[in-house]
Amino acid sequence: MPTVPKKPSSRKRDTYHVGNLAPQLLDAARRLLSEEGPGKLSLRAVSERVGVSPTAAYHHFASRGELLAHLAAQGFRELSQVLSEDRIGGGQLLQVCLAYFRFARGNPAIYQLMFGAEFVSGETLPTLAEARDEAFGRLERIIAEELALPRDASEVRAAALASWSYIHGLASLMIHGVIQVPDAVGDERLVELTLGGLERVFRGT
Amino acid sequence: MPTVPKKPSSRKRDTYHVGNLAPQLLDAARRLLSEEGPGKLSLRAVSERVGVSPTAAYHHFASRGELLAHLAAQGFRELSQVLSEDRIGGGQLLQVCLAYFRFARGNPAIYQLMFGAEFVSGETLPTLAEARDEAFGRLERIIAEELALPRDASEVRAAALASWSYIHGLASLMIHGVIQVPDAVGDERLVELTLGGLERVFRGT
DNA sequence: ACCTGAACACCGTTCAAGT
DNA sequence: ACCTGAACACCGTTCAAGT
Repeated sequence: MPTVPKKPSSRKRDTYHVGNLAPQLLDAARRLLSEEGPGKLSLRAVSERVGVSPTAAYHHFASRGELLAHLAAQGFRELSQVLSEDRIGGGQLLQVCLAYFRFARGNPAIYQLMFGAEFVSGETLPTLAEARDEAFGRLERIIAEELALPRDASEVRAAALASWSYIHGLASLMIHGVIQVPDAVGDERLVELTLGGLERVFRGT
Repeated sequence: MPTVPKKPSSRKRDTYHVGNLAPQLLDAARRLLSEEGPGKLSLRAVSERVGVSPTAAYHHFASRGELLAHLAAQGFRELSQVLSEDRIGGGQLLQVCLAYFRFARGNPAIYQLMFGAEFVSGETLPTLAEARDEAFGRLERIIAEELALPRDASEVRAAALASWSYIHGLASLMIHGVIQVPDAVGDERLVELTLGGLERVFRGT
């Protein structure tokens, strides 16, 4: 009898998928990202997880990069939330840096995506740029309060950019394993230590 | 007459390659990296550039990742040099930050590789860890002088880590296109502005 | 010892075809 | 309008075979 060629991979698709695909793809991608980390985040893997053909995504996103950009935008929106909730208690800068740092360490995979090399080439998706600017805006607002200056002062922008650089740098160095800090130190202590270090450098000059 | 199957791709290899392959691969990879950026840096592309089979590299490197790690180590060695040459003139911190920043902006592709997600999983190649520590050591030495403290003081380590975070963060945000600064501003002015911003934040508290 | 070629299991993306 | 399947041009990596 004639041999039926074996299905080459994955189990069969028993239904023709209907509607609502875009959010399902984003959800699956998000889960895949936190479970397996970036690098495993292929369009094909995401599609398989949803139970849809490898090419279905192209009816909702222009490319893999665009799907990833939407995911990154989602990340920036979450970061914005974190940066507004945590504006309680004295020592604003320490509090906001700590909240930022905890978000990054708690969501390393999406944080890498948000600030990674994925979108360096080509123009940025508007929704991503928007979410990004919103998050940076929160930081600026807090810095403006701290300095008791209007939010559009150039000193505020410079100080916010510098603060962002510091806390992003710290998060990035940790996430990428460039620096290693004993577990015993803890997030709060690390942020305190490094902020203290910066202060000392500037007092010394 | 029987049709000879066309060579599927690339021009033929007319010679059997002899010796000295490892450094040639690293050189080709380095050039490919600065010309095309990371992402185009495949083992196959590197091999083709050298004129060798796609699998030849495996006799010299355990994997693509290991070749990349050697490249990153090379980057850290160059960074170390930059950080020692430029220890002239007053205002040490500004000078060293500027030198660092210029290296990053001048070599964005290799900088991304050095601090990117490529080596997050698995253990780090010893030669890479070494080169990395050497570069951080230079920074620590300069900070120690600045603070007039012994190099192994915990305050020095904290301050060096914080400074590194700041300048790496700034470079990273720029290279990845997260922030945009008008060309007119220039590297020196940007570093001055942000350092000034940090100083103001700490004076205010 | 060092390099090649075929093969495997993956990718992103296109395009004509099915529902 | 939305989804599928086959196909194309890529990947990293293995392994037996050639020099």
